[in-house]
Amino acid sequence: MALDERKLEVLRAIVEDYVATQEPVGSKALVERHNLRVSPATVRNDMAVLEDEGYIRQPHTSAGRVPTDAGYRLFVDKLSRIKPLSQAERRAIERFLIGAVDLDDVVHRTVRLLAQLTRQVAVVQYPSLSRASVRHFELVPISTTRLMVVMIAETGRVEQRLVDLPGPILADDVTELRRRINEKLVGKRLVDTPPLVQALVEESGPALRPPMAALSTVLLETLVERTEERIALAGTANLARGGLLDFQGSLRPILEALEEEVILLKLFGEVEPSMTRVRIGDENEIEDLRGTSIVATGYGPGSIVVGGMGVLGPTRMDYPGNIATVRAVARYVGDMLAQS
Amino acid sequence: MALDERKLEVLRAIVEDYVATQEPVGSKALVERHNLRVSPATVRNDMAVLEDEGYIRQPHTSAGRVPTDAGYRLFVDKLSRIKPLSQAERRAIERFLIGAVDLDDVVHRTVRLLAQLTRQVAVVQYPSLSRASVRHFELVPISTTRLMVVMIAETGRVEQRLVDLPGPILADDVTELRRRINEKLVGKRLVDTPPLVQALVEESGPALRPPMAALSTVLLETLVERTEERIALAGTANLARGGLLDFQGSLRPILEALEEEVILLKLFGEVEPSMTRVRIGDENEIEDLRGTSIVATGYGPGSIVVGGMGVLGPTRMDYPGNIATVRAVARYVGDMLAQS
DNA sequence: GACTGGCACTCACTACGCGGGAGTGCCAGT
DNA sequence: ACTGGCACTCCCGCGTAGTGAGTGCCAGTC
Repeated sequence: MALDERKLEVLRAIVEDYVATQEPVGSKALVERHNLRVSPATVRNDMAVLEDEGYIRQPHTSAGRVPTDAGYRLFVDKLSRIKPLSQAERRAIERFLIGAVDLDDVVHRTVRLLAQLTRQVAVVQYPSLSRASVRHFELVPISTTRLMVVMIAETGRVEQRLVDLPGPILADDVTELRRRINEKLVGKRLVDTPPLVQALVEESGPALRPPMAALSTVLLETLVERTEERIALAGTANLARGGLLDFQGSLRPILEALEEEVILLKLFGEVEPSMTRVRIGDENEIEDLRGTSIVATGYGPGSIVVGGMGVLGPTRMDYPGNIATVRAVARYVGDMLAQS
Repeated sequence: MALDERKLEVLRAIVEDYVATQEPVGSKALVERHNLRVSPATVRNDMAVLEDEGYIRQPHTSAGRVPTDAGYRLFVDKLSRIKPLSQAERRAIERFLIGAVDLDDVVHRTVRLLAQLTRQVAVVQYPSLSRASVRHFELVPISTTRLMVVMIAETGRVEQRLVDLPGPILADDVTELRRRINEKLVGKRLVDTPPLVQALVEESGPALRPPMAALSTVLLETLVERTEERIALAGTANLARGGLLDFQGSLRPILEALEEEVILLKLFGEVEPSMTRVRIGDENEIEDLRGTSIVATGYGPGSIVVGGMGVLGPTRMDYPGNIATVRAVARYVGDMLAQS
């Protein structure tokens, strides 16, 4: 049976009320709070249909209705209009992010800001190395047989590694190595560098070859393959807010999942450009995170995506509000990255 | 009234049983499980005394006894012998920490290891910059008016900052600046550098003075004053283990406190050399963390302390075990730092 | 055919009462 | 100084009853 206009309206009302009150919502309360222009009995009939279609359910006979995951999904896809941020929120974002001194600080502030605005758990992925391009490489002699490689990415992220050389090296040779590496790699995306690094070794003369080989090993291993992705997390305390009503009692598995960076990367790192993705309850692949919903989006300078960010909370969350907030913050951070 | 030998023994038994079972312990169960060589009635008399003295209490009449904070304190100070680690645990520590690729990785692994071994929340402070000494400074020209300052500390920690110069600078001048800075600062503890940095500016000739001044501002501000201390955290899921029996219900304030780096630094950063400090329940200054206990110790290469680490959990925790574990891990990490 | 009013029914929630049992405090006895 | 015995307390689990919100359905109305 097709859902007519009013039934959708009823579903919207149920979701909104349930999200607000956290209590199953009955037909009488519905007609009172929203000006549906029909009687409770009619709403009950509509509810029966919605329940048949799987959008809502009753916790027990003779209780009000609660949205199912499918109900939330329909709500998010069709029924909710994006809530524009209030002026106060916009100002809060600006005030909070302005004055960040370095990349670490930006990420840190962003994640706390998100947690605070949405009152959910917030996650921000550090600008991904693999998707960023190289601004500069530096080689720093630590001793005659040891170099420190410092890589500066366009996003401002800096990575460094120590390299043990097979033998002593002259200062001039270091300069030459540095020149060659920069010539070849600057401006390239890290993900595209492996063949170039390979070429660098092959093009080197006999004198430079051994140190260049040592360097390339480290470059490939640690900077490219092991593109160690980092994650910042905040607002876990918000999980304990709902007085244990959400998450039927046990926070444990959720907290555990949140400590696995791999999981978080999967959830918040796999983002397509300028798309906000919403994962609701059972749609989630991670077993322990069914029962939670996730709003994630990519961010980066301009239209490039260098990382993901988002929030996680109970399926019973304010989707329109959270989506709007996550997007606004992502855009703002993207702008900051573009400027620097 | 002085507590005789047996009363102390009874207290010890109560603490041990309560920690193990999480249930108030009665006189009968006590004599059965521990071979006190007296009758339950005698134990009851002892218990009455212990209760008068404030070491144990009854949740309600006709329930068993539970240790008070004072009881735990006495237990920790006088009654518990340090539990030596099992061979398996020692091996676990080694296996877990070996193969860490850099400082970040060491800290990360350490905190997870601690959380896993103790089954509590674990906290590790990154080796503090201010207490570490400088191994090397590097200046990297990014453009003609921009330098990147990279500082490498003895502990392996690396910090970098961008500096905008008042005007264009020559490559030779950069070399000269680098030489002077390193000459003056290498080997010094960061905390001792401010006057030296000041001197560097004053000793500079007219050509080098402006860039050196810009550099010194950044050095002082970001590397010294703002000795941004970082913290790693793991095992928050363990808080939710006790089935909400610990922490009378609400994890919220605790999770909130744990997200405040300032608080964690206070708790785990203020450590004296080679001392393990135990804070029990109400002894804690942070309001929200009464009801939790903290075991913290310092660590660092040799006898130098460069940071703190420890665990936090319910007052009802295995103190001897946790103390032993924290110490062992701290010593192990200290050894690693000494070697590198 | 769509909506409404009315009514019987279901079932969570709360309060109340009532043993059962673990544990205590105290006292008299050894 | 320790022990056995005994009365007492009070939490806990359980069954019962009452209450009320909410439903499903049906007959009636526009």
